[in-house]
Amino acid sequence: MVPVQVRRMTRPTVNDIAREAGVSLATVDRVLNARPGVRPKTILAVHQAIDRLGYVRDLAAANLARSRSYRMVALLPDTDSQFVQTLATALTEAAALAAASRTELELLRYPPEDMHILAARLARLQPEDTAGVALMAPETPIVRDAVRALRGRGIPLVALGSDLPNTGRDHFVGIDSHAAGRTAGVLMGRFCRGLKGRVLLIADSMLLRDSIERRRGFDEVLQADFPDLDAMPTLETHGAPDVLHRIVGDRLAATPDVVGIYLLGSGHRALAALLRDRDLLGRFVVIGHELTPHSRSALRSGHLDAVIAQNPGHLARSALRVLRAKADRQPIDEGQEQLRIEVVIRENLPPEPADDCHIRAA
Amino acid sequence: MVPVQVRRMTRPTVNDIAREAGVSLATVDRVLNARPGVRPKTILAVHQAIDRLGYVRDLAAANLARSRSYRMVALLPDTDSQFVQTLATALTEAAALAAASRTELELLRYPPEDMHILAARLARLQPEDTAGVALMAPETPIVRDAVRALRGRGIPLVALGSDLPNTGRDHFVGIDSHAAGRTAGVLMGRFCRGLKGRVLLIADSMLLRDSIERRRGFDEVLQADFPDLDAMPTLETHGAPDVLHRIVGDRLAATPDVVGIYLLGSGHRALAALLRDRDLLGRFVVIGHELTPHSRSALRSGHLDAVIAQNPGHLARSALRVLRAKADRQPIDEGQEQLRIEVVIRENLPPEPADDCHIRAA
DNA sequence: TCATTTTTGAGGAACGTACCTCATAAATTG
DNA sequence: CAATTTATGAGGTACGTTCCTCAAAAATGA
Repeated sequence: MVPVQVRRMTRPTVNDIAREAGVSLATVDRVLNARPGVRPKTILAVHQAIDRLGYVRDLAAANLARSRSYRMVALLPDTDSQFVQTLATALTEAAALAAASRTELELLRYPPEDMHILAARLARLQPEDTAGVALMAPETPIVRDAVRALRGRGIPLVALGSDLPNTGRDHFVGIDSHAAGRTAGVLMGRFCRGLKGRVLLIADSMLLRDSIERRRGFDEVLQADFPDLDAMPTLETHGAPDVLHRIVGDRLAATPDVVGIYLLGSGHRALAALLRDRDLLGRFVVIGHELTPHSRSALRSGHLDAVIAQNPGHLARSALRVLRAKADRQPIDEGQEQLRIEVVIRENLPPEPADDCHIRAA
Repeated sequence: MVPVQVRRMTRPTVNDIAREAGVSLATVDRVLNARPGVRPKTILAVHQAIDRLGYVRDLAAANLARSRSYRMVALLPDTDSQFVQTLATALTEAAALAAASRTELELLRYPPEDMHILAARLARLQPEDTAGVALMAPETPIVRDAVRALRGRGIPLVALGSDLPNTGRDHFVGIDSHAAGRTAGVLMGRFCRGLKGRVLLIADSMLLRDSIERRRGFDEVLQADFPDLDAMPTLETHGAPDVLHRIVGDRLAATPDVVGIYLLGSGHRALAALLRDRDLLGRFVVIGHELTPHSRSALRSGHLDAVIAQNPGHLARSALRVLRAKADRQPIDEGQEQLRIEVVIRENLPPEPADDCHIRAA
């Protein structure tokens, strides 16, 4: 029986540091909170005492004393995409839990058709009343400028779900689209083992960075490892179920040798409806993105073979944690914030999140 | 622009509840902490005030006032299994983070060959100095009794990685082995599309519940959906690389129609070595469990096709969170504690965790 | 050396909750 | 109705930190 880690009876406090370093409590405080007016020599002495004692600041007490309440803002597009809806729910749930640690979240939706409205909303946010912003938006020039201005004002911002690499955002909470596309490519290739034919790709819009990167990753893998499969040009549905039904239906009718379908964006329900109408269920290997009620039911019934997903609960919690850390100017735990590219098939489908999750003061 | 959630200027405190309910602070305190000596009628009035104000107890302040420090104990088998090592590291890292919120972890290893030593260690733990226990152990009668006694003393216990369903453990932190086995089965079946032959199964020991359940799930799927594949009897290696090398080597030599290998437990390195020695790399579909340095490198080099994994970081953090919640008698967030059955292929292999993760007082 | 600036010390109030004591008010019992 | 039990109130201290003020000491410049 090997004790790997031993325990101190009582944790050292700021007073212990003061005594150990031979300085006053006030000086320790100045050092701990990086306040000015301390000689480098003294700073060093305090840090050495901290190291010697193994002091860890009690965050609970610190935040209590600060009596700081963190008001975060989340901005999501106001689309009826199931994924965005799920994410909104996850954010609300994460916020309910974070409420116990003085973190509040205002969840806002912006009309996706006009980025000026989003930009105007971002422009109104001030550091005094906003501790951080989580934003899900495509990286248009207008958005880019608005985000840059926001960060110029000192407000931390994390990109949610879709990255904004050229805005100087503090962090990206989400998965690498290119790797996600590669993953989809490998699954498509392997599930189609022994088959030869074409693969249909369906996206909302090929103007979205995510779709472009997924497609690129998918193509790379197919070309390199699965020469029997041929990826067709992407069909764009613009989020409209009827458009999907029509153009994908036409394409399927015109292309007899389709063996697989890769749904890059939303449209699980419309695709399932189309395949059902044409009596084509189970004829293709179908791979899609994101776990939603529709993709879940398609997985369960076997009409969808795999889903590449990011966990909305993790997204939401990670976004809040990162914003909180940024607000506290604390380092973030990279390992914990690393979102996984989840591969979901029928057999590892996580149980439907229960809605009867009541959280109240004990 | 729709504000989905609005914000109160200042959060209500216990004093606000007292005023709102028309009682004293002392009474509110009695109700909040379930102390005796309050009439049901008064309790109700306080609860109504709480609901009306939307009060959420400030956990930071509460724990500070309690000046409670949570001493958790984690018990892992002292094997040189890579997964256990990774988990130990993850636990230590999670503990470093949790230290900021008054949670300490003592990580102990017990000799896996004699459960009596583990049982004796558990018997020594007292509620006064132990806020909770995370235990990774097979469910033998000795362990079962020791865990029951521990819980009888009022110490919360979570099963880590491998469940202890008949001990009354408070929670299981890990993935469903049966579903994991089914997932492996589906991947094996689909990756072997068009092939006909036998699948070799390798386990450490078929006395371990996890291996039994994985095998059962795997068999179910193969029988139901992939009749061309035939799962052979499990080979047991007892964790010894040389045993694996010998018996798997013999079996492969004696069985020409093997198309797939399912590694139920540890042994990634030994299997890779064997296949390399016999020049058999890439000849079979190989599926295994857990992400370790060896399985990572096998995935990268293409000798391993997929890994079914549970995230050790999540395991560790979840265990600490659950124990903390149990110690506080707080409800746990099922959604957050739901471990995913991860499917890892080369393309969605998460980046190697960096070792230079320094956490210190800011 | 003296004047000036910089650095340090001592002390206290506050954050929101827990938990203690003692006194008093209210309800219950005989 | 008095005697007793039970419920409630008032007030305090403590937790570990932040952040403030004011005074004193030390270092720096001329």
